[in-house]
Amino acid sequence: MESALTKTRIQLDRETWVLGAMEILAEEGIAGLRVEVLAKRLKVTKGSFYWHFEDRHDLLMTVLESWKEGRIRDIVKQTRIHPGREREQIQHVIDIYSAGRSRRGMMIELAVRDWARRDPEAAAIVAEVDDMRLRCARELFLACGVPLEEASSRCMLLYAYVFGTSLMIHDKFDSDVARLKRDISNLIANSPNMKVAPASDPVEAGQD
Amino acid sequence: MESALTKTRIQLDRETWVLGAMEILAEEGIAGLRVEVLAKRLKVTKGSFYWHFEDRHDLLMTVLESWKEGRIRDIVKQTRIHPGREREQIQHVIDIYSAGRSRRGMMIELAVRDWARRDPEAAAIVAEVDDMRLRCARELFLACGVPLEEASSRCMLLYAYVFGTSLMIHDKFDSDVARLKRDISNLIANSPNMKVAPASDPVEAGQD
DNA sequence: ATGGGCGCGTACGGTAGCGTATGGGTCGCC
DNA sequence: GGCGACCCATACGCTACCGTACGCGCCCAT
Repeated sequence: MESALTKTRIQLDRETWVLGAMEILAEEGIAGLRVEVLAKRLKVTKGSFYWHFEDRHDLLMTVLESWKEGRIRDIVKQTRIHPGREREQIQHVIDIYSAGRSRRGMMIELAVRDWARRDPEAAAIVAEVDDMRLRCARELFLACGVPLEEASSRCMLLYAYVFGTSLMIHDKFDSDVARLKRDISNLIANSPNMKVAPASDPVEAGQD
Repeated sequence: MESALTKTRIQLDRETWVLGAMEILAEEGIAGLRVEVLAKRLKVTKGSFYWHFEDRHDLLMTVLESWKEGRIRDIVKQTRIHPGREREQIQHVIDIYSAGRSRRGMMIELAVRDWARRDPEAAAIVAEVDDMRLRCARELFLACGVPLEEASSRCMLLYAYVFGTSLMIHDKFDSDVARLKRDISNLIANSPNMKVAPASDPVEAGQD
């Protein structure tokens, strides 16, 4: 048990702190991300925190970097061109968040964007992520035969929609949420210029 | 000068406090809305605050109600049907926020929605406002001859877009922002089912 | 075994903010 | 001119949080 791999690792490292910070960020937002609160959640005192981090700002920057890398890793994976399945991939990008799965991911997303509205450093990270996502998504549209400018417009609309819809509370508005999401998805992704078949066959699989 | 109307009114009333609170809400978000900070901005001490309000929660609820009333007043004004100009009105609703004017209004909007993500009372207000807006906007689409379900989908997309686009940072992505906004606006509002002419004639007036 | 570094606990000073208590000043009104 | 009602200032206790100082146990290497 002297192996570094198997030894009971009560010790915390930076990554553990960052993961805990992400949790709090999702639940309480950036304003609720306090070092003493985080320490309590990890069952230690802040004495530990200030060994691993310079100060709170150090943690926040690390969280930002970690978030950026995760988002970029995800988007390049999701948008790596699979010939003939581009339309389906666009659909997938829309569904990821707007379908309500990965609620936690969207909570972090919104928390970071709220953070970025007042913090230039967070804003810079969000700008990077946005740019990356938009360019990757545009490639998918382009691969479907959509002209450049239309592709730009549609993927911009795509991301604005997924973030915006997470901000709204529309329980009472419509009964058939599934149809609504499907319609909107089509408005965003179905271009008359597309040279490939629309995703998810006529009848659609529609479970959940 | 003994008239209650003309006397130099150094005295603050609830409304003044609420207006100041809105300012801070726009700039700092709900977490930055602190009574001592607000008092300092109004050049008084919190002794005054606690005369006009029970506590901080009292202020917050008043702010919420005030915001709700303002939003509802705006939306009914903007969507009161003007026969033959419905398409133009839809365009106006899109432009109001997404065009960048009323930046302050959008900052408050986003602050309230972030607030609503963790506060059920704020969420209830947002739900009311969303429902009102969606129904009013849908009436415009219906008046254009768009079928009910499509109208629902399009106005949902409309609002999700205007809020979502305010969360994004896409300076680097496209050069021609004007075209982008126009294209997206068309994707949202231009239905093949419309029985009226598209808004803003071919060339478009475009003076923000 | 022992000295030293790693990882954490404890304790402290300082600031910001909430809500309360209480006093004081300025009107209107009789 | 005196009396309330109104409006605000001051002062206080309390909590939460930041960052620092310092001490202590544990493990590893010599």
